[in-house]
Amino acid sequence: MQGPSLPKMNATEQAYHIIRNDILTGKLEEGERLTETRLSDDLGLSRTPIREAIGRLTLEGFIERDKGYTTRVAYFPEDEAEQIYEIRRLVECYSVQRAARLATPEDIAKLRAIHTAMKEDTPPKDQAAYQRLAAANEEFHHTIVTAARSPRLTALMATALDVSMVVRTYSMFSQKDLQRSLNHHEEIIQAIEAGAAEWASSIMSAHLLAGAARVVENIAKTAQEKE
Amino acid sequence: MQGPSLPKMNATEQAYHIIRNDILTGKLEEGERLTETRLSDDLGLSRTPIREAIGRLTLEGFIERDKGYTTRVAYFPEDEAEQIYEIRRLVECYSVQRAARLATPEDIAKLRAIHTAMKEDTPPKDQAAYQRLAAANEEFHHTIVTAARSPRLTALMATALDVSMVVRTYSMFSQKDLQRSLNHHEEIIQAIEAGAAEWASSIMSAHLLAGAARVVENIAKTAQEKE
DNA sequence: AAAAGGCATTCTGCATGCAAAAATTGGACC
DNA sequence: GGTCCAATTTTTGCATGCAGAATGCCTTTT
Repeated sequence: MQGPSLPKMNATEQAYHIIRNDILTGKLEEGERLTETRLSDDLGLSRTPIREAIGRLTLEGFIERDKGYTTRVAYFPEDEAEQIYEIRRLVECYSVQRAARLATPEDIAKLRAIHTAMKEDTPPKDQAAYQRLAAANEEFHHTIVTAARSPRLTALMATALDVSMVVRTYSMFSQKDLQRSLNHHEEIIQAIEAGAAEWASSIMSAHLLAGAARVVENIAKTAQEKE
Repeated sequence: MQGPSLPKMNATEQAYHIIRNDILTGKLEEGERLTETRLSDDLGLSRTPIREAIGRLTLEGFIERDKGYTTRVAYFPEDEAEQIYEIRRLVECYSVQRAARLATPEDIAKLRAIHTAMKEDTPPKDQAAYQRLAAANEEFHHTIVTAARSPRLTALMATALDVSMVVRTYSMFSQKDLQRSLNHHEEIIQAIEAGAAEWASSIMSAHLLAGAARVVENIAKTAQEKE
């Protein structure tokens, strides 16, 4: 499931993505102890990039360190996804308000371009189209945060709120969901273009609440099937 | 100005704090190029801890990386402090709402303890008392975020929103400001204890807006004096 | 059987070496 | 004077070595 056409990645980034992915898919279990040695053996890399990846994942809250040499996969609360969506709603609604005031024509053009590409992939014909949609969606949201012109905000989203994997793991959005999502995006762009901060914020809020509801539902369904 | 009684810090943490401090005090100027070699010479450490410190500061937005080997001190927007306070308000108001619902008796006891200690240092007799107050204030806010029982939230605050240095650089709070701040803290604790989420959120909002106003004023004054 | 203590093993933090990539310099050419 | 290109130097990314700290095992004791 490691994407087929990764762009060139250096060892540290590889380590970061692989470990993160393994945590989110459960291949590395919650609370499991991690050692640099084992990981570097498993991934065929030296300890240095592993160290750096672990450092980053620790900052992001995926990995926890005890007092001594003990490093464990973090324990995630059951309502992890809801928590993240709530925080995203907080941050992204604020972002889109700023974006409505501060977005440049280039920002808006970029949003339009992403949106157009997403429309062309809907409904998704195959798995690849699905992947593209997910990536484009991430970029759409990221573009809005960037358009808010607050470096702190950007760092925030990049660091602690990237739910892509969580969502990707659980999500099977129906065609109806996708269409609604696209409509939201369309309306968000219009609101930004109009400089209507509150409008933009409201529709973003709805967008994320809808997304959260879908994800929570999917998680529940998945859990049920396991029994 | 490097605190006199640092607890034992490993090399990486030392590097992190020194570099960060040097950026925030302007000893390392905005846009200045940084190389691991020079920093490791300057700090008398090897490249490894420097590397790790730089990595973290990059994630936090204090340092920026261009395409190649070029690493620079980030350019900070003029309204940096306001931006941070706005984001803090977003995050901490949400945190304190959760805290009002989820705080344990231990959390509340800790808040009370910090609060008591702060009262005993007010008004601050000397520079050391001032430092203690600043540290205690940070801990107060951090405790609230922790009490929100959302690891993501905690990571967020730790990573991107630590304004202590910015504030410390510019702040000369008057006795009246300090007293008001303490009153806010007191009321926040009461609201949390009462489980009153909205109350807690409102007073926290006022608390941070007041703080922001003071800081902005101080920055303006400082800028004026420079002319 | 449980607890305590000492010993061997493992792990991390830091330093350093090396090759490849990037930046800089200097010179040729326009 | 400005621009392009190649040689040189610098810098990073990664691998590895080493000492000290932490962990876990195994024996001893109660």
